[in-house]
Amino acid sequence: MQTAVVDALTINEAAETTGWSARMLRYIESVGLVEPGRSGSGYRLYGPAELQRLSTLRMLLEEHGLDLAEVGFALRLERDPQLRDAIDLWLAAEPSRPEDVNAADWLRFEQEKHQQLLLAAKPHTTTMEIA
Amino acid sequence: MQTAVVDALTINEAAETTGWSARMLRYIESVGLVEPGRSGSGYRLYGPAELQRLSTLRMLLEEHGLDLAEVGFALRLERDPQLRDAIDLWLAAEPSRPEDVNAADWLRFEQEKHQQLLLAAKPHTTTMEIA
DNA sequence: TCAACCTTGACATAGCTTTGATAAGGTCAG
DNA sequence: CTGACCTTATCAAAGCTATGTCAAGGTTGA
Repeated sequence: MQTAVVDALTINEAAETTGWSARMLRYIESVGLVEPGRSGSGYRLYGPAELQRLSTLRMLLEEHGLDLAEVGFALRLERDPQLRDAIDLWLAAEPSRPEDVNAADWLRFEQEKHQQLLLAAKPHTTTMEIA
Repeated sequence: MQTAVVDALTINEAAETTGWSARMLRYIESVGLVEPGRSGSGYRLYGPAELQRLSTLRMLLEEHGLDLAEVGFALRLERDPQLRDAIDLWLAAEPSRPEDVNAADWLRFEQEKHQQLLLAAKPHTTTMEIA
């Protein structure tokens, strides 16, 4: 255990400088975005990097109309490639926008990804007008 | 306007075969995931592709503990590259996991992306123990 | 030592999401 | 033409998000 002189703000100071409330800083940490270091006694320490992140986070949310849960989900996506691949695979098969789907990509995905459901539907023939 | 014999299920039939409720099929459509075609009179028509998608969607959610809003958000991310880039940029600067950040990538991002905030904090020097 | 911080945990509220149910009114098939 | 099905719109309840606030108890520094 060492002792050092660091340039860091405690939670209320960080709250003041970033515009978030102390409550929200703890919440943001609980969501996994911006996790400050801790002092030996457990005090949260916000350094320049964290303050920067908190400010840009605020702008990110405002500029794109996002909420913390969404950014948190993006983080989860980034940290769980399997999850990301599963979702990308599903989205890649988008049937309503055929122009967007590149058959070759889809096939490659399909191959390296195994996913294959046997469709157990009992289709039923109907005569209808198609616009 | 043409007339054709198509192999498609109406909403309640689709609900039965996919396990979703009719209500949810409409909801899923409203969220932009799985948008079925329509008959001339406005009835939703679920073809094999849509049924497949609905089934895999169900599995996707169950296997990864996701909810529709999250997949909907992933869809939004895919369709709005600017949004995706903005979030990726923010996430890329993750200060708490320095090993994950490749300085070169970050710099490249920074260059092609402009984002640059001047940090207006009034840091304050504190002496504390660092574990 | 004591005021002014910090920590975690809990309770509370406003608002949005997810789902079901229900109503008023077209469409289809026998 | 009539029952069964579809459509949209709306009300409602359960659940989660985002915040605030308060309580009980440790830390810091003059």
